[in-house]
Amino acid sequence: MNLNDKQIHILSTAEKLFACKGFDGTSIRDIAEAAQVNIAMISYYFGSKEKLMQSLFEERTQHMALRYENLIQNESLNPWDKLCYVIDDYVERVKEKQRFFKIMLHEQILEKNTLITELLNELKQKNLAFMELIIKDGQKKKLFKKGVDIVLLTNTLTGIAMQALLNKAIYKKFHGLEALSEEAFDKLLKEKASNHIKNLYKAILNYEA
Amino acid sequence: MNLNDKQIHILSTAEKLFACKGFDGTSIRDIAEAAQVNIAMISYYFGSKEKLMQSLFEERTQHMALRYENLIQNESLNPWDKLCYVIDDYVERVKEKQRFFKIMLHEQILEKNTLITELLNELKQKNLAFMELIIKDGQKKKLFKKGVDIVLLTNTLTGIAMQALLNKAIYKKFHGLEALSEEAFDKLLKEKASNHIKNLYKAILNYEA
DNA sequence: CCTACCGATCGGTAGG
DNA sequence: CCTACCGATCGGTAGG
Repeated sequence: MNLNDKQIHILSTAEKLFACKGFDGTSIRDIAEAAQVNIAMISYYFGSKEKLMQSLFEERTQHMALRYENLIQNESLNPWDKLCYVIDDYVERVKEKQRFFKIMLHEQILEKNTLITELLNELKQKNLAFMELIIKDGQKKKLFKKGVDIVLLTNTLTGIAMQALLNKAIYKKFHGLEALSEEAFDKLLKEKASNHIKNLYKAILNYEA
Repeated sequence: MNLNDKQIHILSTAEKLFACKGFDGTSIRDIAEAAQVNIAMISYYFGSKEKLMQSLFEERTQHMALRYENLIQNESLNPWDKLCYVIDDYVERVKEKQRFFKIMLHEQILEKNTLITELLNELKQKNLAFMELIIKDGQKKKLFKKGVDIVLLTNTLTGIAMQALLNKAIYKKFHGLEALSEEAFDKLLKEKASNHIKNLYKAILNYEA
């Protein structure tokens, strides 16, 4: 995946449109117009609309699996510190890549594109295996209690982050935060969500700080 | 909303298609063919494809807000029992209406249909207000600790239920449950998710059973 | 990299 | 409730 500037530009334009109109609700003409390129360039650069979407997924997910390699081998952090890092990192990523996370969610619901579904499943498996490593290490070191459902634990992180993203307007209204700028609010919500999830993890793992 | 048998039939056929192909990915011809009715009947009975979707939402959500009225006034249940009821009920509803919950999620992401978005926001507000009532009652009775973020607490329930729904295949594989029938698996997952969420609520509210 | 076009399908309905 | 059709738009590309 070596993309030139124009391809990168088209991808990020398409990302915006897919996030707010959906894949089927976005035409290649919409993308071409918004990106200020000729319609034929979509096929020229990516092959088809479907392959453009696949390119977007490959581009946006390529760094995801690898970023935890270093963490796992870091001996100076205990399992709980590692969990906190993962939680902060995930919530931060959702906040920074809101558009792409919406598209991912969309693809998870429909499962229409086999290649993307497989890519997402692989990612999930890797994340689960990674989570399991940390938890088991913590259990061996008597920091965490046994008998924890790794999948539900992971769903707790991803589910709350996702709902926080989808219910931003509700959160803002409920807590009277309409005056905040978008960035300030996003930062606040990120902190709140991160802390909430850490508290839940602490409880479910019987971890005592 | 008085629907005749044919309209009910068309709605449930459309629900299936919308859930697995999305709104924009489903044509009125797809619906007409699957429901074995003439294409013109979509406009005839519902006005348009968009209004058909709105009818689906009205039909499927009309009982949602009202079902908690009785619960709130039930004096024989303490706040914790009421929370457990809400958790069980929500998870059960996600399990029973998997298709519609996918469509709801879809609409929450795109927010294209203003009427549906407003309907969903109203529902969310009501559910939040309801949750707040129970929590505050529990706090007054010294059963729950203070300083709980109601929105994040609610996101915890809806987020985990949603992720459990979207990651069924992952859960099945991770725990080696491929041999189970779909119904048996759904039931198991429902129990597991419900218990998991209750444990989290117990911890976050400092509730001692 | 663009023009000019393809066949297919879309949501919807006039008229009966 | 159905037939037969509308104009618009879709994804995609031949040919230059």
